[in-house]
Amino acid sequence: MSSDALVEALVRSAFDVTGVLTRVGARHDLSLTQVRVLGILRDRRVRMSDLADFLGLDRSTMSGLVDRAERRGLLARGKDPEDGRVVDVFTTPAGLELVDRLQDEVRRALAPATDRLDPGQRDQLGQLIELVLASP
Amino acid sequence: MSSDALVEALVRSAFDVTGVLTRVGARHDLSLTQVRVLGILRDRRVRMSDLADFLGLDRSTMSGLVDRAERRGLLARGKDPEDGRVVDVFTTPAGLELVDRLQDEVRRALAPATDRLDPGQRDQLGQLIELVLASP
DNA sequence: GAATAATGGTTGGTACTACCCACCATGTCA
DNA sequence: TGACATGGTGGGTAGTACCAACCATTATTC
Repeated sequence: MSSDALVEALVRSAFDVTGVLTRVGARHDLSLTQVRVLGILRDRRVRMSDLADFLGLDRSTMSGLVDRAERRGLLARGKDPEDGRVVDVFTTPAGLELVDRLQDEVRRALAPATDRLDPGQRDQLGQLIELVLASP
Repeated sequence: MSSDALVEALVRSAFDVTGVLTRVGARHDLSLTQVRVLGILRDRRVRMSDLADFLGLDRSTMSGLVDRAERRGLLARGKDPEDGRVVDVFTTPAGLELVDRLQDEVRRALAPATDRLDPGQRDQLGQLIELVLASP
């Protein structure tokens, strides 16, 4: 397999997976980015700017995203007692419940794909992806 | 590897790859969707509605996307002689040149990742992804 | 063969995404 | 203390994407 063919496969699978996430999100009136935000905040409390950096978004974009999610009761803002400038964000119970449902729906939507592999192949694929994603 | 862990790996790699595509596109003032449109039209001439269906977008969204790309001289619209209602879209020479450059930049941007695998692993990964993507 | 329906695409209106710039509050350092 | 840096927000703009309404063309149906 040429490096080119691998890149193409990665790109196609990225669009495939993104499509699933977009559709699942849309079912709950969430954009892809909002799905991602909820996923990140699932078990974390994160400051606005870290969230923006992680997502590669402008801080002002984060403000808007969090605003809308907060208005819907999915997220909340809190103050950092250490540093008065910092605002951190976390999921409300309702948000957490939604994340769980989203995760379930994504798993279900991808099952037809992942089920095409036997357990050994799933293992292999997961490990190869981990290897490729290694940050440095 | 549980199905859950595989799904998570797929999602993370999707965001990773999407991030690369977004950054490369942004460098040329292209949104992710526009990059995708150009990629699809690389070697094809496609009718508007097929393009919309394939991308999972509304036809009116396609109109706008093609409008802007056409205004920039990257795409052009043509009429189908068989059916007067149909409009099909194709890349101009300038558009084709840009697609080639984009592809090159994407390959380059992903090289640090793909180079972490030896040829045999690349082969395996590519084949496993193909297997997972199999349409039915 | 004319009336009706279906298909393909565009336009207008709205909400959201995302950027940049300017700004305010708070913290840091000279 | 004063200058500077950092964290977040708000305004302005372009683009994305939806829906509903519409026009033109093609297919059906009677």
